Amino acid sequence: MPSVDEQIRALTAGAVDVVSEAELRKKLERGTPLRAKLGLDPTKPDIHIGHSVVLHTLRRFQELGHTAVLIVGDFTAVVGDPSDRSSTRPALSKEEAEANAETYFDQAKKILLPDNLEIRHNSEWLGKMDIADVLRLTARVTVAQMLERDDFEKRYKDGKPISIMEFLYPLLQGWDSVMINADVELGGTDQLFNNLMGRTLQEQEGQEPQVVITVPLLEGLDGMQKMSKSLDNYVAVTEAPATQFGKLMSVPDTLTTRYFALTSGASADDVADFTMKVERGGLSPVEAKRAMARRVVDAFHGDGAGESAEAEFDRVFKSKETPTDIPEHLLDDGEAVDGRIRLANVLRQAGLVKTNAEGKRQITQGGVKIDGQAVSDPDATYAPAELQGATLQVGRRRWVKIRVPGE
RNA sequence: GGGUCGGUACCCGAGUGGCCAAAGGGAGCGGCCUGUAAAGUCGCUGGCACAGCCUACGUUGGUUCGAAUCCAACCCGGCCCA
Repeated sequence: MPSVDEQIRALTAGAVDVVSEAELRKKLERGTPLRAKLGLDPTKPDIHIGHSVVLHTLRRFQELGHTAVLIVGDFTAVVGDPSDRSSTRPALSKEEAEANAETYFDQAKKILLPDNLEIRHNSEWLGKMDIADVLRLTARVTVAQMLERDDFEKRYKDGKPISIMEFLYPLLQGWDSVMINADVELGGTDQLFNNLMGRTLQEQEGQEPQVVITVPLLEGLDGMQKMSKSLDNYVAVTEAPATQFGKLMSVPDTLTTRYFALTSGASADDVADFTMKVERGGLSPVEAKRAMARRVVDAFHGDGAGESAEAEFDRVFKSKETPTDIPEHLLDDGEAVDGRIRLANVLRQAGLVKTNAEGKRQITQGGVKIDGQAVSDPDATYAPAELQGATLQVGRRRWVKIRVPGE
């Protein structure tokens, strides 16, 4: 096992907060494997490269012989989260939460090692608590303490609702730490407050408090808001290399080094080296971004994947050729009238646009091409046979190849 | 429990009886430009069997020729008082 200093360097690389390094050192000096906790929310099954930031850190723990403990928040997911009250979506069923957690693991394993991995569900202990247990927990923290959390404070000031249940979440998360005896808890910077709560509770339970390490939240493709599925500004870890490459190239220049540092899994030295090259002008902004994109794609699809993705990217966007792998759509000619079907309807059934009206809009605005030829008539109709094998394109990056039944 | 203000499209927010599928901004989408960057610029943004029709301004019911707008009850939220 590497020296304590080396371990600390590896484990805290890229971290925003470490509470505290001295405690981490003490724990490491004992020489026994640490238990590093990461909570995950099974309400959304997709992992994007923003999550990979924390997963890479967790992997470093594993590589050093420590144990990664993934906590599935199945109990809390099933109960539901009132902060999301606008959506009438009911709380997940136990089965849904479990299914989501499964796909989550499959994706997380692209980054994590299969060994030194422990998976726990918090329903295991939270499901057994009775009201008295919960009340005892709530007595330990004051409202003023809760309002220290940034988003609570802000919502309170803004006159926005905060449910009591939301006050309970940090407590329950902290209780998870007690139950699994966490030595370290990882999370994004938005989890700092919750994770610190674990320390408080552990101390009260006579445990040594966990070290809290937070990592930066990755900005999404828009460069402004954090990467998230609901904002549709993410790169999923399971996406095709070419798709990932393209999305990565659309990131604002200012984020190139940040993406490199946070999502490629590169070592601290590599990051420093890359950053220096970019800042000294040794790499042009485009070249830097290409290098970053190759590296990130490699991280998720294996060495070499980045290069072929780049080649495909150049073919499609420099040479304006059609991508090699485009989805097929089997035309449903049931919508045809008098043997002709409207292009807008075809776009909709192929999933290129959400509604027929949007399809028409796209056509009007010159965003729709058939085999590279722009269509201008929003009411254009085609006989199904004419579309056999045709490549439909909407905007710059959506394609579909049409197959006609019986052709 | 009482008082008071409020609930409008993805978000913020204007609109207080017809000219409202509903200003403006944000966000998103498309065209041009370009490096699928930024900046810029032009346009679009409820749906459909599309000169028409349907659905939508918290919910339900009412007044009216006509309601996002008026009335009633209910649901939800903020603030103040208890």
